[in-house]
Amino acid sequence: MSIVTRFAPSPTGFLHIGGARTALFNWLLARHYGGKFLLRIEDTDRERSTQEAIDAIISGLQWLEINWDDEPVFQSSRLQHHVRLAQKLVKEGKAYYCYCTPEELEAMRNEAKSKGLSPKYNGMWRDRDSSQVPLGIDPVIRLKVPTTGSTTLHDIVQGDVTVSNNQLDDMILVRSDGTPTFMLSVVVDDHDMSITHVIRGDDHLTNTFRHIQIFNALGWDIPQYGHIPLIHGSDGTKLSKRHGALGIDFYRDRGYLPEAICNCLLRLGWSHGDDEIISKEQAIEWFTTDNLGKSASRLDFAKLDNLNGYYMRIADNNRLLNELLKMIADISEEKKHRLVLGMNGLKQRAKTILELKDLASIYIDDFTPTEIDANSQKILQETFLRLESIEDWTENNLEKQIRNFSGELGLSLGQIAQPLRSVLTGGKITPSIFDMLVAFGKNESLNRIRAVFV
RNA sequence: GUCCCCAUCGUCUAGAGGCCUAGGACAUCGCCCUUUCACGGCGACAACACGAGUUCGAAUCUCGUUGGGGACGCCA
Repeated sequence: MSIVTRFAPSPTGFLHIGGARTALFNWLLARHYGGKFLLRIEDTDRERSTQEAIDAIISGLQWLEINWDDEPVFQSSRLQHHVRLAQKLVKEGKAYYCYCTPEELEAMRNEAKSKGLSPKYNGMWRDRDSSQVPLGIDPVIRLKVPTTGSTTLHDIVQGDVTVSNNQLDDMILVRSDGTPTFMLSVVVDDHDMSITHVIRGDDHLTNTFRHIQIFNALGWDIPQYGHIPLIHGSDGTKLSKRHGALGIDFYRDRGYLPEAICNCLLRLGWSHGDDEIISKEQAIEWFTTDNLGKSASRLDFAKLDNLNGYYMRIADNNRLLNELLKMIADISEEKKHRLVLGMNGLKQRAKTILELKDLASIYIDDFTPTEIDANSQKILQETFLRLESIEDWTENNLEKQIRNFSGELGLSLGQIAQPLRSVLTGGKITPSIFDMLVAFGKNESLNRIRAVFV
C-alpha cells in the first residue's frame, strides 16, 4: 500500500511553529515510505480566511523545503460536493434537518452544564416529523450519531482510545447558510484525496471520534490517525503569540536557517536514540511513527540557537553572503570582497544571520580605533614594517611570519595581536587577526595601521 | 462541570522488568586549547511527581492521588 499524507492548514493565520512541525512529520512519513504528501488549504471559513495567510503558509513551507506533491487542494472549491453527500445521508436516514436556533442551542448547553453533563445538542430534531417544521428558519443538517455503544480509535501515537458514543452529539454537517462544516469537509476530502495517514495535533483527538462517525455513515475506510502532543510555550501552556507561535517568517527574520528549524522541530516529540543533529536525508531514512512521543514539549530557543550555530558553520559561504547582502543596502565591491574572504572567520562565530550581520560590520562600517598606549604604538610600528615587506599575503604565511617576528622581538603573539586587532577594527572581539588581514587586504591593512601614527 | 490525553535532569529526550548507583543533547559552572571571541576537548551540577500493588526484581506493568494539557461552536 502506498502512503498518502497531507497537511491541511486553515488560512486564518500564519504558519506557526506547531503547524510547521505537523507538516514536517507528515512530509517525512510520506517521503520515508515513498508515498505522497499533499497540501490542502481549508478555507471554508470565508470570514476568516485570507489570501495573505495562504501566501504565508505556502511561502513558509517552501522556505522550510517541505515540498508537497500535486497542486494544493482548496477546500472551498469542493463545497457543493460536500453538501450533496450530506443530502445523500439525509435521504438515507443517516442525517436530518435541525431547526434549532442558536439561542435554543445556547440554552440547551447551559442546561446540560448546570446538570453536570457535557454540553451538547440533545437531538430534539432527530426524529421529528417534517410537519412540525417551523417557518422562516433555515435548517442545518446533523448526523445521526449512534447513541449507544462506543467508538475506539486505534491511534498510531496514542494507542487505543475509546469514547462512549453518548459523549458525542449529532454534529452539524451543513450550516443553515448551506455551507459544509469542517467536520464534513475534512472527512470527504481526506477520502477523496485517498489520504492513508493523518498526523495532526492532539487538539483534534476528540474531533476524530466525530470524523469516524461520518466515515462510517458514508461507508468509507478510516485513515490511520496519529495525534501528536501540542508544543507548549515556555510556561507549559498552549502556545500563543507570546511564546513564539509566531509566523515562521518571524524565525526567518530573526536569522534562523530553515534546516535548523526543521532539525529542532523534528526533535520535539520525535527521537532517534541519542541523535541530535539530523539532516533532512537522515530524517527521511529514519522517520517512522514508532518513535513519536506522547507528552507535550516546549520550544527551547537556546537549543535552537545552538543548532542554528551548527548549521551556520557548515553553511555554504555564498549562501550566507547572499543572505547578508539582502540586509545590507549599498555595499561597495571592495567591501563585498572583504566579506567573501572573511566569511569563514565570521560564520563560525555567529549563531544567526543577524549575528553574522553584526560581526560583518567590521568589514563594512567606519570605526574609531581604541586608545593605543606608547608601548603598543612601538610594537605596531615594528609590525607595520614587517608586514609591509610580506609579499605572500595569505592566512598561513601571515601567521607564520607574524609568529616569527613576535619571537624575534621577544613578544607574545597577544602583545602584537591585540593592538593590531584594535587598529584594524576598533574592537576587542573579532575573528582571528590573520583572517582579518587577508579579508582587508594588504593595502587597507597597512593603511589602518599607519593611521595611528599620523 | 463532563470527556480524553500526558507525567524521566531547568529544557528536548534515551529507556519497551534485571544491561540503570538512569544514557545523550542544550543551557549553566569549572578546566584545557588559544592572539580576543567563538569552535573544539575534558569534567561538574542535575531527573524517574507521589502512594499502594504485581514480581525474586519496576523508570519500565496495574490501580489510586496529585499536577499539567486538550476537547466540549452553525471556528478549523
